[in-house]
Amino acid sequence: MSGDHLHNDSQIEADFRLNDSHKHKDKHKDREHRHKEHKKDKEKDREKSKHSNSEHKDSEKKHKEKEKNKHKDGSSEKHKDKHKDRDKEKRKEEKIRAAGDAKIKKEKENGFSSPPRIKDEPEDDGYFVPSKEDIKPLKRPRDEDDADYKPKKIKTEDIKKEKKRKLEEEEDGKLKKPKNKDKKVAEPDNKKKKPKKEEEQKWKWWEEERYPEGIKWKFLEHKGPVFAPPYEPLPDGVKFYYDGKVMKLSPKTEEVATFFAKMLDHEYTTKEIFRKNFFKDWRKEMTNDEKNTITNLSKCDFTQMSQYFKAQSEARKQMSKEEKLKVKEENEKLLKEYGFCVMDNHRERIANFKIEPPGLFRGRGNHPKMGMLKRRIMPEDIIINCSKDAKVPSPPSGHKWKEVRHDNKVTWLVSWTENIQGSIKYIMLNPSSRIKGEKDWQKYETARRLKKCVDKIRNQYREDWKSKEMKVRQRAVALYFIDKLALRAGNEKEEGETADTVGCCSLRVEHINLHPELDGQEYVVEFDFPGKDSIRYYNKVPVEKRVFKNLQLFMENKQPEDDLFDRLNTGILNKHLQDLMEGLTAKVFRTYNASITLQQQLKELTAADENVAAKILSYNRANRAVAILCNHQRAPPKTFEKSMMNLQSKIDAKKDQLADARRDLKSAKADAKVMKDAKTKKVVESKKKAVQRLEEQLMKLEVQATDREENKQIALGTSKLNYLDPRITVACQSHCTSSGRTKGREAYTPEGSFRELVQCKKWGVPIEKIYNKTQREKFAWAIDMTDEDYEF
DNA sequence: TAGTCTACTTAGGAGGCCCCTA
DNA sequence: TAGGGGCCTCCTAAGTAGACTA
Repeated sequence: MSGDHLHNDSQIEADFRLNDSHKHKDKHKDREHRHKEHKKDKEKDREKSKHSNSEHKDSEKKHKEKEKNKHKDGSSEKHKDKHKDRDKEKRKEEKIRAAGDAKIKKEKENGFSSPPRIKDEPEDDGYFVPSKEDIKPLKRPRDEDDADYKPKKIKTEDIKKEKKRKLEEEEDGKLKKPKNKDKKVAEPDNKKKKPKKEEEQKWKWWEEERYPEGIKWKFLEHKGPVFAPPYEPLPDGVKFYYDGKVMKLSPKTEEVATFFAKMLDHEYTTKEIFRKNFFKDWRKEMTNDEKNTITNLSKCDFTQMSQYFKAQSEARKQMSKEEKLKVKEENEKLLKEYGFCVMDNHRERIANFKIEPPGLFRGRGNHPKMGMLKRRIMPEDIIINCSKDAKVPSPPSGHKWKEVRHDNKVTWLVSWTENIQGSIKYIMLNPSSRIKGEKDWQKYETARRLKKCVDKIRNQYREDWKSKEMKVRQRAVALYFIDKLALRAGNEKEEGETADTVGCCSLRVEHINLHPELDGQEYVVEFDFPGKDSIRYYNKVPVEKRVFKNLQLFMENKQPEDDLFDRLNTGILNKHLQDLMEGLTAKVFRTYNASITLQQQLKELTAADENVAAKILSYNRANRAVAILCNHQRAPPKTFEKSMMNLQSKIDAKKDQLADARRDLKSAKADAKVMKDAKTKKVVESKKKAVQRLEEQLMKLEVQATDREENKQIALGTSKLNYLDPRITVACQSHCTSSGRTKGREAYTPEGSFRELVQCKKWGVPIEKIYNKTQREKFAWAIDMTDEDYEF
């Protein structure tokens, strides 16, 4: 292996020039238009940020004026469209900026730079490649007769039990503190008995042996999917107008028209691609007469339809208690019948037992197919998967299934092919099911195996930056980004079929900017690209010199729309990773880095002597660090400003109350000094307590405000559900409590230490404060198996 | 080796439920 | 008790990655 001294920078460049065969030219033409679009977008962005403030006010004025003049199709006119677009983009831009700010803030606050884990982790000298034993499957003993299994008795709660439990929960709910109080400050742990009871009844699949690789189940029975209700024609009083004249539409045409009408207030219906696609598909449903008449979407007036649906929605909200209860019961009945299956000898919840109803496709970003008609799925489209010895679900009368399959190498129960992209959709089990839980557990175990050999892998890719092979260098730099920045792999996508988004391997030259020096830092790479769901990834990252030089070479003689890593794709990368560690793919780095970051941040941020509210804030901050790393953004809630203002006024009011209480205390103290009797002393005590109580309440409100502000544009849920090993969280909850015990006043007074212990138990963060009910169900395995010593 | 298909995970938004406050 | 608002659940789009095929 050659050392650094053998490859100085000029040599690297020379190597590349020799190796580069300019394959990228092939892709050049295909990408020209995309590049132009991206460039346009960027320019727009820059322009907008210059004028955003004044523009916003202007456009708001204009908007109000033009509001009166609506399009005939019910959508607002062009100015409104532009205004909406601008507003949204502005919001997006603010979101990005704020995310960046949050990142910087975090770095300052916690010393957490993006991402600190590479440096923070303990050095592992040995080149560790896990042995087969290390990766043996997670075990649970299975009954001997499993192979010939026939369902006899459902072990999990049956319907009656479940109903009883629900009733109990409901009753309990009346006694319990309201849910939202959870968010505020903890009450003593010993009041939280119910979840334990819930969990006791659960099947602990994690204590049993797993099936051999590839076998997903041995018995599977279910009732099939629930289809969307048939179309109900509009009442006669709801009119559609074309070019100002009433027009009665045929049922098919009317149904598709209602899809558009239902979305009239949505930004989608102002987008040109959406309107074009919709109109094209709508016309396909029209009769010849309708086709001849309706030739221009702008002349269509859907207003009455839209109003009708709004009124219906309003009526639903205004339903009486009894009516609402009836609807609820009907839904529960449906869930009971179709929402569960029997997989092996257990009753498992199905995630999505309802077939997606017809409607208009809502692609994200600049999706070229948005607005297309998602057709109604019929039983004849459906493939049923169940075991041979199970009762095959009956199709709706007069219909038949497309196919009945008995494939126990897959986990889905029902599938169909959708018409927009031709992709297959599935009905699968709920995240709380064995089949999903096992996979989840396995995912975190793979990430933990990566922890053992990540140093070796990092050393390897550092070496590969100097390779003579272009492909190897590109692979090494890409892997560095995936590791350092938690970028997604970036599979190749079919052009024109989806929005133009990229991940690491599919980055183009136009998506990065190289700055030899920026803001006092050397070798800064500026990333700016649309990622998954067209969420913008924007980041300025100082990189190692060799990476920087390599990037310069990768970009040499390329057009902005050319691939940055033209010798690389996710297949090549993953194959290489597979050689480094069994089961390793690009995705594992994201899981690993997210989980290790959480663990480190929790250690750094959580102080044992903090109260529960502060500990929750610390947890959320650690969670937030991960969400920022993974670029999990959300649109700020519409009511954000208002709710912050409300919270601020509560804080102000509390401050006033506190000032009054302090004043009262002072005068009570003065009285006590003069009077010197028991009564006034008692008054002083009670005033003191009042001050304390108010101080605590104020602190809670302030913590809440900080948490909410910091969370404005960051989505914590995605990382919590998909990237953070739940065992870290579970261990932390007990760890926070127990570390308090050891860190107490033991050294000074044993008595004090005893008091501290009780206090800590009382103030430990219950898992319910971090995971809601659904999350606890999903992570039941982790909650059950983890103790406070758990290390990711 | 590239292209396609399939099976699965990851993702943000919409909307409704339910709690809190006035 | 009604209305407001926050959180949870549902929904389904959009990714990843392995298997298969030519």
